Amino acid sequence: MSIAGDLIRGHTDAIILARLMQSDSYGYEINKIISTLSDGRFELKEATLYTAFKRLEESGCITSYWGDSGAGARRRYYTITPAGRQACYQLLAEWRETKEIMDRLLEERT
Amino acid sequence: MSIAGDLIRGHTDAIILARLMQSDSYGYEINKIISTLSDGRFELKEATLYTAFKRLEESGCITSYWGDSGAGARRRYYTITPAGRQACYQLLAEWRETKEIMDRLLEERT
DNA sequence: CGAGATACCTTGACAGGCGAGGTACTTTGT
DNA sequence: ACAAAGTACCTCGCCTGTCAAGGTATCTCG
Repeated sequence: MSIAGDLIRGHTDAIILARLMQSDSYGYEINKIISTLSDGRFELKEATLYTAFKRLEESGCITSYWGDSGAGARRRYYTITPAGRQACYQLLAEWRETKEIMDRLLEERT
Repeated sequence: MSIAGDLIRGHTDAIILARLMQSDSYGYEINKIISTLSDGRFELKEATLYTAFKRLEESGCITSYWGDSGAGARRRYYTITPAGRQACYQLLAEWRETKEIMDRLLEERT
């Protein structure tokens, strides 16, 4: 992985919620999508992913249900809740602010 | 602070090094600059700052010397080393990549 | 003299990421 | 028939960076 974990820390929830905003999905697939979207430069580790799901479910941002497996093992699907959507908008706004601030801190002359 | 610490996690070294690229400086001042540049929306906590200095000094990215205090207590100044400059370029590149990937992960439709 | 600013530092708790390990089922190749 | 690889889930325990809390010392101003 070219992007180290700490660089993403605090943003994993946002990434997951952003994916679930598109449609219900399950762990394995979300991981694949993340990997694809980042051209393989970044991937959530499974342990990270599943602890994040747990965290998000406990905080009421997502709910889950066992779904049909087309091929392979059974899948646990996740759905984003209204609270999760709210949180996602919030995290997205924070990300934009973080970007702006970081750019200033890293590139601005004093 | 509107931007939580974990959102910046992994970038503190980059922020500090970027400041030292401009000129030698000391902890208190760097903190002030960061606060100013971010319009008070983000500040490194002192404990975080000083552990970062320690880390950076141990890894050879910066060196320090006791300087004159114009007013107030004595100051420990930090200088960026060639290795530190190298690291800074590297971290800057990583930041740009992180930004790009994050944007895709958060905003792209699947 | 006391308050507040300047300036540094350490300790211990906490949380998130992740390496390593485990389970179980299906498909594919030989 | 059997092994290997892919799909899919989950947990335990370590590591690392952040930070609240606490401490030290100096200088300035009222």
